[in-house]
Amino acid sequence: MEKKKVVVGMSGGVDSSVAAWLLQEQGYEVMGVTMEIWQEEENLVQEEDGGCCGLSAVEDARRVAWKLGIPYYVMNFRREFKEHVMDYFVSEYINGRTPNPCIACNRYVKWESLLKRSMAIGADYIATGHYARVRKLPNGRYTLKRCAQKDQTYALYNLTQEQLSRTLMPVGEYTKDEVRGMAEHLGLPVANKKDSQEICFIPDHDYARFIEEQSSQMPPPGNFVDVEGNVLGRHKGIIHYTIGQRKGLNLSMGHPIFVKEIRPLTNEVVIGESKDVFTNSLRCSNLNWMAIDGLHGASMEVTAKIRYSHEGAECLVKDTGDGTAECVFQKPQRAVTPGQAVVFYDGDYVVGGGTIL
RNA sequence: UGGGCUAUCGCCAAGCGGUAAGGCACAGGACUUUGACUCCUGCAUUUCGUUGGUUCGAAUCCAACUAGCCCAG
Repeated sequence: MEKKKVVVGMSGGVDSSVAAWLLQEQGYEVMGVTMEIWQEEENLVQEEDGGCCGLSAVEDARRVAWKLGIPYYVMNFRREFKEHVMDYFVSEYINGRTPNPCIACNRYVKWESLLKRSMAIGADYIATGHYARVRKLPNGRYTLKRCAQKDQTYALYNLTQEQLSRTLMPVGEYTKDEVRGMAEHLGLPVANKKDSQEICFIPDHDYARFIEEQSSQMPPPGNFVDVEGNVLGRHKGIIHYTIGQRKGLNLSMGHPIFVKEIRPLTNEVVIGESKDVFTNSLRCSNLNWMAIDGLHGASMEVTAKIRYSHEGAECLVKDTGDGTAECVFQKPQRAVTPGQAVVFYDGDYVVGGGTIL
């Protein structure tokens, strides 16, 4: 029987490098691919700690591929990345929401685009170094199973059934320590690379400046107002703020204050105290279902995560019938933020998720 | 321009003769494949509106000046 072919998206990091090796061990015919997504050609030299999408990606990935003896290619996904990640990122901020670029990148670039091109060159699957486990349930649907540590299912909730059916995530079966250990044991040159973090296409972390460079129409400065509507001061423009934010407000009220709400229509940023930032329900749209094919008018008890690092909270998801869903939490949650994703879990399995309205 | 009160870090504010608390803000770091949150560290050593004086020693007492506020006008 012929070997199944798999394209591994190699970022040059530890996880995807070990993923490639694991697949090799499991008997797949492995090809390594690094996606060029945002780097400027002329800057494509090197930069330490560039992370999952950093500039040192190609060099490191190529070395690992050489070490493993697998074919290696670089594919250009700049256009797709600009359209689905960077432009989306900018547009969301300008509209007063807080996007999660990693989720968009996963769905549209790492999966949609990479999968299509991988199929075109004869691959059966694509694989990555994410900490998540693909599972096929008795009902025939594919879903993701959480990992005990460094779980990354939140950022992957938006993958389609088609994408999942052709996805392998071998490192999800191991812990980060085990993976790093394997990398060291194999002598992979990237065994000690730092984990990636922060927005890959904004290495200096100044995302506000990035948005200003990308867009011609910036939301202008406006008023900070309190819950009663009293003006507390001037803000620098709504792109500079997100729900729950404390730092950078430059308002001294004598006690900590936080952004409670952003009002794009009136260009106001509402300020409240810590307690004002908690809410017990949310609505979400753009739903993507995994373990089930939809709520069909019903509701379901789930654990929901409202941000990547959220521990998860018990809630009831209700189908509102108009393509959106409502989530009612047992306990109020801090800083529910429009634009962020809410991901539903049933135990360790991803049920689905959506974008917070 | 009569009487009273107050002037301490960007904001608020302790201090009441013995050699400048704290909170907020801010900066840096940690955490983090998003934004945040959180945590850690730093942040008025010729300085307490100015100028003199009393004292071994004053931000703390006294005087004048300056500024702001309040009450009479």
